[in-house]
Amino acid sequence: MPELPEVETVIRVLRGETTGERGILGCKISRAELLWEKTLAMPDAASFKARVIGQTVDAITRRAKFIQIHLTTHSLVIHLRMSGDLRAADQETPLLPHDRLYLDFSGGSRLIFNDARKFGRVWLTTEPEQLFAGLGPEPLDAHFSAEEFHSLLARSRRQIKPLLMDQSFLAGVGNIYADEALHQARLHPLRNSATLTREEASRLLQGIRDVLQEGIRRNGASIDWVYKGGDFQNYFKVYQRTGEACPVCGTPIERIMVAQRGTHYCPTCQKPG
DNA sequence: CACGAGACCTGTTCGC
DNA sequence: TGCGAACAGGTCTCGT
Repeated sequence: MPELPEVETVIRVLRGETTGERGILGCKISRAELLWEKTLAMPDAASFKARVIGQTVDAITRRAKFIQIHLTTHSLVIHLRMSGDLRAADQETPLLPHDRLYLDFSGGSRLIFNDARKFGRVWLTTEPEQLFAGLGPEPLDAHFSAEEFHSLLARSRRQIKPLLMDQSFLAGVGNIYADEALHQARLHPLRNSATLTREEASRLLQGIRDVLQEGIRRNGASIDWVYKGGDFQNYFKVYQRTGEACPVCGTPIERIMVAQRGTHYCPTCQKPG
């Protein structure tokens, strides 16, 4: 499911910033249950329960596609990978298929991690920075400049699309937003990153920021049966629009495989080389 | 270093 | 209708 905008939407809901939901800030953990062992990356289940119970949720933040729930002494770090989701419910509500882990709070609410494909992982740690150590810059960070982006692009000679999705190069961009950003910037997904001019690099950073911000504004994208709530999927210009007319020039959108990921682009707007 | 393939998993959709 | 193949928002590891 989730790239930066979807993860950002999840944390805003958990903070109670969206309509209706109360959020889990200030809640104290009274119980923890692990339903699928491999979900917990560290520590082991027994230590996890012993340490997490009694702690209070102080803050919820995002770094790249990681969710960090700041507790009294530890951080609960969650990566949703392909199909993970986090939701709050009350303890009376029956669990759903694919629920993998939950935490109960003394007020009667419950935080649940659901993940059909079992790729998602949860860590309980006092050193979350270790998990974030290799991550590249946040694209929405105002201090991250087009000049810096250009020089980073020039330092590599990789195909631009897989480079954008490389979390050590840039944090938070995945398959959907890479395709959408490249289309907005009118750049072919296979362009060698080192060949981008200053002006192209600047256009690309602007494209990335625009599509991420629109994604956040629309509460993320909801495709298939996984994850609901967002509606950015209704505004995709190329992603999963193979054969449909490019909204800019009318040329049918094409689909190719790049680094084993489906890649959608307009052959007229996004010329190679 | 850059790239491709395979692994990790389950569910849906598409073609015959 | 049934059944297998292809495909899915991510990341890691290994081989060339």
